[in-house]
Amino acid sequence: MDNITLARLLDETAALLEIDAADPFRIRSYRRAAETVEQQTTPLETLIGPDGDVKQLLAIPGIGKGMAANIRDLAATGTMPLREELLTKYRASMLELLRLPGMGPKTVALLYSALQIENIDQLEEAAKRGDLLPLPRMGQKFTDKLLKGIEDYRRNASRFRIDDARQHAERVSELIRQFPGIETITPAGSLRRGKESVGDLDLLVTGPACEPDVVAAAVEHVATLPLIDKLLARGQNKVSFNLRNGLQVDVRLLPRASYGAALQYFTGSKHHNVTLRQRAIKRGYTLSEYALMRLEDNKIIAAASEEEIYNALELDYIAPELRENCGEIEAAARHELPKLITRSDIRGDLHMHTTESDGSNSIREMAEAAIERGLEYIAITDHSKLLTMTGGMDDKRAIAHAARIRAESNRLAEEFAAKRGPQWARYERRLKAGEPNTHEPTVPFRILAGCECDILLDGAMDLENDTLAQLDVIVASVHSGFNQTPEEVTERVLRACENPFVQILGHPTGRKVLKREPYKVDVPKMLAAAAKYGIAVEHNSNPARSDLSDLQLRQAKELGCKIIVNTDAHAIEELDQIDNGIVQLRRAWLSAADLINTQPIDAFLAALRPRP
DNA sequence: GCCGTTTTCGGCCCGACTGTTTTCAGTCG
Repeated sequence: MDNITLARLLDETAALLEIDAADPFRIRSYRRAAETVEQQTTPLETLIGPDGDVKQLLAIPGIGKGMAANIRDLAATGTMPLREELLTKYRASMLELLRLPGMGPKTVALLYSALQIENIDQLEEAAKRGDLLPLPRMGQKFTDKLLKGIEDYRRNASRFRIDDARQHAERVSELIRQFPGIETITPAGSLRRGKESVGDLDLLVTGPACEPDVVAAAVEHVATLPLIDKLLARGQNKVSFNLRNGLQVDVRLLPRASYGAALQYFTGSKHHNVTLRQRAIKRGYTLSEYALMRLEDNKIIAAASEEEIYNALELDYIAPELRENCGEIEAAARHELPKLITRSDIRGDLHMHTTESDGSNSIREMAEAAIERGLEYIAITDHSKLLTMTGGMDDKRAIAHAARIRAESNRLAEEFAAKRGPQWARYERRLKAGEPNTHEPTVPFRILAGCECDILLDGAMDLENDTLAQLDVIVASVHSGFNQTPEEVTERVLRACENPFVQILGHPTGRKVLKREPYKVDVPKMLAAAAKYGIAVEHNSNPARSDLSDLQLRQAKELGCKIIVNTDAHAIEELDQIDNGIVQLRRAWLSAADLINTQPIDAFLAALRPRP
């Protein structure tokens, strides 16, 4: 049983305990265990087998003797005594009821005991008949809201991709900012933490118009924004609404003095905050969205900035991407947080397309755009012939294209030597603008001649080895079209790793972030093979295509993989998507040293798998 | 059920909003 399934069963048990009105702290321990189990990079079932190391299991925070026994039972039998016991009292289908808005464990339990409601269909019927009305706190308004919630749930239990959510956040922010006296609008929540999908949008707004005595007017402005589809709630300083696409937006208007506390609070994650507040209490403080206060006299210790709050709790500042209660608080206390990777650490992008296949720009345009963004080298990797719909190259074209790429690279080198061309132009522009950290360029920009080759059924590439030998860098990718099962795709990639020309494994997961059922290729197996053969693994920054999750990135690092972050850009502006990729790398606690395209080109080329 | 440089027992996070209420329980983030 894999960790994800283990975590799901523990979490379900927690939900059943909630419906059963069990000890809330016992429930919390099941929830906590579920979360930590999900975050583990090694399969826990290997720790409990005959030659497993139970000590390692008990070393995981939140897992004690009882939980270890539960995990052992789950792995061995697929269930555990407590879960079975609860399932004789309640139905598994009731867990789905908890996902409806406004439905919590108490309500689910009440509906079951009063009306024997076990699932969403029965709930809908009962609500339509008006059976809910006699129950406490369930009037017409509650019933209407519930029916709407059921409808929404059936339509799409929707989450939004981070790049889409960011765009919506900007649109809404622009309109809010039109109100005079609003200075700062920051997206908080999972968007700020960089999760690859977000359920709703949290916008924190501050400025003179948000001070308590005048905030009502600004709230009115927000509550009447033209893009609101449905107003959900409206409080003294909070407005919630839906956009037409179903995305829920929560806007909070906050006084400047407590903005840091609010930002900290609403960025979450929930579990990070819980642990942080426990730490506050141990030190005689209490932490809320308004301030860190001393308990004995309510004196405000810190409130205006997040840094103050973390420092007052004797912690280094914790980047939002790390705030998942996965050991970051302990690491911050020991001053052992990693120096996370930033965009300026990236020196090369080894996966992009031009008009030669399905890209929109020329070799020169891609190179100039990369130079503009501070890169030192790129690889042009157009598609090979298997992907006919992209205009993929056959052997002859691939070789001719490589010659053009090298010619362009040489031209840039000549321009560089003559102190003209895009590298010097950028330098002079930055110098003139007084940009900090502006240095004279020292090495000519390099364009490597590459190809994004397809892996055939037998693991060979769809171009001849003679052709591959004439290119600088080979990205090997699996594209669909063979109608294979995930297991077969995994096998195909493993065979491809044995091909000595393969240097970079392109978008290895085939995963689409919002697909409900993840594509079940065996990623750890692929990563292990890549590590064994010295093949670099690409983290693809384009969230619309596929990439490695933060958990898989941690696995890649632990397995000793060479990791590369690429954009897979099909147009110059897509080079900026590197930011999406970097956020996931940061969430995986990776530093510049964990990647190879953070190195200067010579070191990078030396780190690639040697050519036969 | 977990956890411990104050503890192996007694703790375990905070506040706002909603609906149906005359003081609050439940849900949510």
